[in-house]
Amino acid sequence: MIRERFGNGGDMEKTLERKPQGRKAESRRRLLDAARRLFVEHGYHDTRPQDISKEAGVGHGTFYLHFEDKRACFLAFVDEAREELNQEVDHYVADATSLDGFIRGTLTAVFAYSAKHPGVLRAAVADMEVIGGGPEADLEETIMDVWGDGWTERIIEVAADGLVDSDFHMQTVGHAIPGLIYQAFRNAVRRNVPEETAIDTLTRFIVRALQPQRNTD
Amino acid sequence: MIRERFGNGGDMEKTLERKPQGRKAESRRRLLDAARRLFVEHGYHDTRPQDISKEAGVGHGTFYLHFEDKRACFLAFVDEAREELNQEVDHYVADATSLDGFIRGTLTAVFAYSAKHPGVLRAAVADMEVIGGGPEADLEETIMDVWGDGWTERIIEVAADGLVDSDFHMQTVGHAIPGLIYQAFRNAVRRNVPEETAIDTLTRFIVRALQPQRNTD
Amino acid sequence: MIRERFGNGGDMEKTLERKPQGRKAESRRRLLDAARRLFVEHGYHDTRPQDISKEAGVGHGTFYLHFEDKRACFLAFVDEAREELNQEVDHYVADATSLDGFIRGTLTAVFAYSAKHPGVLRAAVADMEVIGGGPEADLEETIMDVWGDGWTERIIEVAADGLVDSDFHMQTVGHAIPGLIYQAFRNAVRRNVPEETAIDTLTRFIVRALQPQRNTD
Amino acid sequence: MIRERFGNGGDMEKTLERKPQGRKAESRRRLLDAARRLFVEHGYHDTRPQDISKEAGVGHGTFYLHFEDKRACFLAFVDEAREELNQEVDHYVADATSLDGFIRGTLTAVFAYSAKHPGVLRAAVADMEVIGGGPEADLEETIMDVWGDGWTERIIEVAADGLVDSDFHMQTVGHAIPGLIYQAFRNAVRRNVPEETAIDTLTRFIVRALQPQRNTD
DNA sequence: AATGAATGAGCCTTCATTCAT
DNA sequence: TATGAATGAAGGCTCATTCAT
Repeated sequence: MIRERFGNGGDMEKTLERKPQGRKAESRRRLLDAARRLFVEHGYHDTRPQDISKEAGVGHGTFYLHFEDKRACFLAFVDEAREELNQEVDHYVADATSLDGFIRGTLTAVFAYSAKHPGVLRAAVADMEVIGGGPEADLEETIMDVWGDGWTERIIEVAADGLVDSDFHMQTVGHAIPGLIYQAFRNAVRRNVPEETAIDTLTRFIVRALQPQRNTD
Repeated sequence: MIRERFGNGGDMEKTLERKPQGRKAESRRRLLDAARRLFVEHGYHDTRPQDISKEAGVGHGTFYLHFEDKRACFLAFVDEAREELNQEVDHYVADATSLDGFIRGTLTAVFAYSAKHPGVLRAAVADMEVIGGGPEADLEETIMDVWGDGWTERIIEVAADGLVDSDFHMQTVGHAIPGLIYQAFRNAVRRNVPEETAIDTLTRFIVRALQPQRNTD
Repeated sequence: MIRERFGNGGDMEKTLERKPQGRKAESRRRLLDAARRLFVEHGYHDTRPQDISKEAGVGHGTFYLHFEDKRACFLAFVDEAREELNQEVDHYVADATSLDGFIRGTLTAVFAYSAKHPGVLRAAVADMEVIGGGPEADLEETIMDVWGDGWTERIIEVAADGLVDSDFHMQTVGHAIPGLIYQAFRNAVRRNVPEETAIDTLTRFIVRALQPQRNTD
Repeated sequence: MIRERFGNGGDMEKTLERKPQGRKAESRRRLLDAARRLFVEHGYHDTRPQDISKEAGVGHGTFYLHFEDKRACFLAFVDEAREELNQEVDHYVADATSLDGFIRGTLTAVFAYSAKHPGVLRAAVADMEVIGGGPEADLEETIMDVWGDGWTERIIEVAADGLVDSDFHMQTVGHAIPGLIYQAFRNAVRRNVPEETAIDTLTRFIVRALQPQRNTD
């Protein structure tokens, strides 16, 4: 029953509209990979389309054949990272049967993803805040916002089964959880906290926080 | 016993070196106020020293009389915001006598500060991640990191009194808490969650998460 | 006797080298038509070969199968327009038997052509001045220059018959006339001057200007 | 009575809003002079702001301190040229007492101006047609249009005195005249027609064209 | 201390043209 | 013959910083 993804949200259509193949698709892949490397290493503002093209081994102009502008390229990078992480979470949470299992699975997924793609999460979250909104500025939700909404849904479902204290304002809790995960996780990476230690502590922290009080409170 | 500040940070010296007065101090004040307004409204990268000077009503060149560069100005803004928030927290936490009271006080302070200075926290946290590190890049800790360390100390103190589950990896918990506060708070502001609702939920959430398990677990 | 074309000039050979037919000719036609539409609507500098190809419904590369470069395409457009206008003039002037009739016919032709192909004349004349000359820059005469030379010849012929004041410097008059026609015509189009009004006034204006003075002068 | 300027029209205010002096004014002058040289020599599209700055002996950025963009700089060049020519015409027409004198004066002024500033008129007229209209595109009248309107006013005044055939559509005539002057003048410059010859012919041409028919026609 | 004109490296983007398929 | 992905020189413009006054 509890086997939904960590965050996400229906933006997939945009990314996957069509998966072209052949030479053009190849170029796009190289650009996107290069973009990821550079956005992660230098951040949005210190990465030029020119650098991405060079790193991708294509001409400067090719960049604009695949992305309307730098911003669109970054957004594509973010979408892709989000989708990958969603898959990771889906995988690790697949056979979770308890709240505890679900949370532990999610945390494990975040760590696993981050081990495979170091820095990607941070780059996506941090720069998203800062790529000066285009025309449709307000429409754009941060990754953290999307995750927050995802967790809110999950929490509400689980609360219906009596596994979460029903006195909570669910939306607040739903957004608090990705916040705590992200920040604790960032610290763990920076300070080399062993993965298991962090996951154990956080799982217990969240589970206890959510559990309905057993006795009078 | 529990009455320390939320976050802190020893950077005050830089800002407060001496509090000069007179014309020079006046100019600096105006610049700093203007900088705050603009950094909050447009973000670091979309605010030019020229804009700040103009908004402050001083000549373009005056900016560099008071700040070594744009980065230094932003850092001064962040330091000031942090210090103000610390004072707010100190104030609201002054007569807390319980863990619950301390947490509630902290949360109340964050909301109160944010009501007085809308957007300041977000600007300080978000852009801090993104102002391409100077030579000493790594030395610079994010506000969130500073707060995380502050909470870690606090948690450890409190744990010594038996109020916090001693099985936790304290540093992880210490960093998780500002993360959850920040994110839940951002959501509350964006979605107009009533302050009291958010504070209540978060206080209970955190308190329960920290409490040592009473029975066997 | 007076039934020569308005302007013209021997560039036709280039355009009409051979009139190939079949697939290749078809592509060229579509490109030329598209080019005309776009040059007229957006001007030379704001029309890209890519736009022309797209509008023509052929591949980007096909453009260079038919034109050496963008400049050559524009020149082909201009040649074609000139030739069309020449035909129009020939038609309207065919049975003119007097100076008055010839002038009136020419003016009628210009208006008729412009009604059929709005903006074409303007685009051809205006941009011609501005398509940065290739190697043979100076050799290229503006449409206006060609017309001026054409009129000069005509005027000289007519003067031989005593219909034009022989004291004029014919070349000056020959170039003045297309200048006045073009400009008055542009105004008529922009300000919706009725065709007949404009033609009447201009015919009288030119005829009187040319007529030898009857009395002592 | 007939001593008005050739073309013109009230745009002066924009140009002359304030005549600042000092270093800034000096820079603007140098830029404007350089711009004129380059626009005349290479045309609008083949002149880069960078080139203008270099020719003016100032930094690249200085250009944008004085002109919003390249287009604005060109417009300033055009305004200035127009104003200069107006003054030239005013000067040469100052003591004209007849229609003949007025026309001759105007023509002399155009030749004199062009001798002093070769190519300026052509650059201003030709490129004006081609600097892809900004937002207010349609509002912008070509120099030729402005002159045409000026002549129209003049012609109407003179017609009131019975010096011009009242059957003409004055606006058409008003626009025809600058057209004929410009084109004949261009030819004269290109083909080295002696100034006096051209002026004589054109004066007679225009005067006769305008004169009311004395006898039945 | 204050000013604001000046600077120029650097940024994002375009587009005429080429070339492998 | 036709295609359209690829190219990279070049363009217009910005902006953090300096410096003469």
